[in-house]
Amino acid sequence: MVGYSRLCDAQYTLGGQKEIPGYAGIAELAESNQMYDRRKPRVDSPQTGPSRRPRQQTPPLPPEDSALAQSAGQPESGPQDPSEEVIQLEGVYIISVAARILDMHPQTLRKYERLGLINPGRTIGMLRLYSPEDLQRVRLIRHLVDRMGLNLAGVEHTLGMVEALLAMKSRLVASSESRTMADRIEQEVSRLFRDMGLPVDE
Amino acid sequence: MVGYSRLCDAQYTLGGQKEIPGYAGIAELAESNQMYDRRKPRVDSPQTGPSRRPRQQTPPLPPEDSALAQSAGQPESGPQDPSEEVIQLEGVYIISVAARILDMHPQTLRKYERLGLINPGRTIGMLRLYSPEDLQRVRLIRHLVDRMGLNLAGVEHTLGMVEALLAMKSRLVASSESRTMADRIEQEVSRLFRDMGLPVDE
DNA sequence: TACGGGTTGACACTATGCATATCAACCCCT
DNA sequence: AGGGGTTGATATGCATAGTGTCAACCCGTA
Repeated sequence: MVGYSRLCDAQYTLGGQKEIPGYAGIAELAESNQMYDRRKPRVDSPQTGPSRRPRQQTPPLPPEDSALAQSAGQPESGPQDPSEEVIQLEGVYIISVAARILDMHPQTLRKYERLGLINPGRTIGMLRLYSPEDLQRVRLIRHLVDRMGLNLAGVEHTLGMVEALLAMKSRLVASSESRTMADRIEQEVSRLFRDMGLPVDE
Repeated sequence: MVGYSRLCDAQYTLGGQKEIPGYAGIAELAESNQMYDRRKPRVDSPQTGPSRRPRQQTPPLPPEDSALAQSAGQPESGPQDPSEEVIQLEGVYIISVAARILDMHPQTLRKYERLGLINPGRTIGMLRLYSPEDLQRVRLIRHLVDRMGLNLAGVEHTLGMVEALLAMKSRLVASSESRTMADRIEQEVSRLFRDMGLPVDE
């Protein structure tokens, strides 16, 4: 936890990460001593004391983390990156931070990746790095799983369908003769996503 | 297996049932003494004896299944009214025959109906009657479940998506100015279905 | 009218999938 | 060197899907 922000700097620029709607900032999340409580109210297993854990659960986020969070506030973290690969990498998180932001278990994120649902970047040391787009994709997956009841195969299928639909829309718009037809196609596809309960915004 | 065909005649015309590809006719199917053997070879559970279960209660718990209960989907394949009965009702099967044709358990078909995935017709005596369209729909469901691994929520979602896509295609085709554009839309949607592994032929 | 085959709805049982929990091994920074 | 954190692998608890079984009912037939 200590020097990961710097670790990431070796490859990425941790610029200002845009506000994530519906979720508190990392600094606030750090206050929660409960690690990974899913929103879905489990049957409340009487297992209450996390004292069992040999590895004492997370010394609540050393200040380095909040430093990382503060870098979020700044629009541009700073020219501390010598090389010019200042693409648009803004806000990249390792898995523990991403899991806290998303309120999910890290193992769940790893499983999603094993199934090919997400594809986060890596540091030189092979640590996963989650971009805001990755987080948004995970939120879409969670929506499909939690609220619509799909299993992961259904999620994969639906994500593929969304992708194929967007590609189709592009082709149709490109080959439409009139402006009104292109607009109509755009709005029809948007309506389709809306009707299917897919919060796809791209 | 005795007089059901005649029973159906009271309301429907059991015309020549068209050949269902990959499946034997009813007459042949009737010879199989093994009732409902799924293709998937079960682990052959050692459960042998018919467990004596005290069956005396219908307590106040009509669970009325999960969130899947809505939209029967299909637009009422057959005209239920006995007025103009001789439409195109060719081949209507009760559940046991339909289950044998599909090589599925009758309870599975009933469950699909409870979840709103299919909507077979009924006789006057409330017996389910499966039309060829119903059977095709069940085959699509089986394809999604067995081969693509979706759960039933995913099946419902996908069927709804297919329906919405077909409706969208109709609207776009209707509002397209040129013939080439209409054809292009048609072929794009067909391609989408094909790419998604959806054997939709309508 | 009584019988018998078949359906219907409800519930129990079993296997599987998903999320989670835990572990040893490894990496990087202090 | 040590510690915090990750990685992959494995084990556990819960929900879901398919199946089996039952009593009650329907309908055609003897």
